Amino acid sequence: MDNLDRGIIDLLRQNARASYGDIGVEVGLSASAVKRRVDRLVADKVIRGFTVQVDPNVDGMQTEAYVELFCRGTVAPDELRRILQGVPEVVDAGTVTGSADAIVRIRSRDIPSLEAALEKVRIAPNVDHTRSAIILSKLVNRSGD
Amino acid sequence: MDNLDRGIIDLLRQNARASYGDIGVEVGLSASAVKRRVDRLVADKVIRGFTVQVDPNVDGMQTEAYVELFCRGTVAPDELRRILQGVPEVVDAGTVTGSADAIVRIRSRDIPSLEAALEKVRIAPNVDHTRSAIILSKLVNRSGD
DNA sequence: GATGCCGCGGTCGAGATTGTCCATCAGGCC
DNA sequence: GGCCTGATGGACAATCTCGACCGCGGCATC
Repeated sequence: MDNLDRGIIDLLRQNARASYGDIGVEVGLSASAVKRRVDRLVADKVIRGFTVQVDPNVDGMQTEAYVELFCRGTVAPDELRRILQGVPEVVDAGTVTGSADAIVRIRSRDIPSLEAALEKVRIAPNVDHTRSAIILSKLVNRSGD
Repeated sequence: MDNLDRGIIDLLRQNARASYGDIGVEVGLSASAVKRRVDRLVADKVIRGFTVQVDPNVDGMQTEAYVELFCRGTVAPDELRRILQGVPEVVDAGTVTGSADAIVRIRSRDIPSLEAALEKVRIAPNVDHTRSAIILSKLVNRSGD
C-alpha cells in the first residue's frame, strides 16, 4: 500500500471501469503493473468490490432518515447490533458521543415503510425513545448510494 | 427502465467491471445490446458513475461523525450544497425535518482532521452553530463503506 | 393495406484491452 | 560477488469494446 496504490484507488474511485492502460498513464506504470496491483488490492481485501452508483429516485428507495436512539440504563452494544441487523431498512448504525446512545440511518421506499421500520427498531429492549430527522433533499452524496 | 435494465444494474452493482458479454449472457442479450443500454443509463443519469469500495480501515478514514447544522434565517440549499461539496471529508449531507436544518456526515482520518473539516463546514454563511455526534463504534454497515 | 419512421436487438470486424508468460532490474542479505 | 525476492516492462494470444450496418415489429399516416 504505497502512493502508487493510493493513486490507482483514487482513479478507480472516479471511474471503476477505466482501463488498466489509462490508469497506468496517470500513475506512471504499465498496464500489466497496474493490473497486478489491482489484483493484489482485491486479493488483500483493500478493494472490496466494484460497484455502480444508481440514481436513488430510480430504484425507488428515496426516503431516508436519521434516527437517534435513546436507551434506558445500560446499553448492550451486541444486542443492539443484533436487533438493528434484523431490520433490513437499517443502512448504517453506530454508537455515538452526545446525549443519544446511537444513530441509525434508515432507508425505505416511502414514509409508511419508514414508519414500519422505525417501529421495528423501537422494539429493541431498553430503547426509551427515538428522535427522527427525515431527509428532505440530498445536498451531497459521495457514499455511493 | 425495464426489467432488463434492472437486471443489468443489479449485475453491475455486484461487479461494475464485468464485461458486457458476461452481463449479456446473464440477462439474455448480446454484448452490444448491453452496452447500448448501459450507455443510455449513463446518459440518462440513472447510473451516476462506477466506483470502487475500499476498506475504510486501510485508507485510514475511520473517524466518522454526524453533524447537525443550525442556520440563521433562510437557508439557500444551493449555496449550502456548494460549500459542503467543497469539503472532501463530507460524505453525505441533506436537509432534514426537525430543529436542525441539515445533517452532514463527515469522515476523516482522525480527530484533528475531523475538527479541521468541521471548521470548513462552519465557515458556510448563515451557519449559526453545529452539533456533532462522533461515532464510537459501528453497529451496522450495509452502505458499502 | 402500403409506406415510412422509430426503437430495439443481432451480427460483424477493426482496434483496444486484458491476462499471462518471461526477461530484466534494483535492493537486501550472506 | 552470488543469490534471492519482489516488482516492472514487453510481447503475445485471447478476449472485449464499440461503431456500422441490417432486420424486425409496432405505430402513425396516407
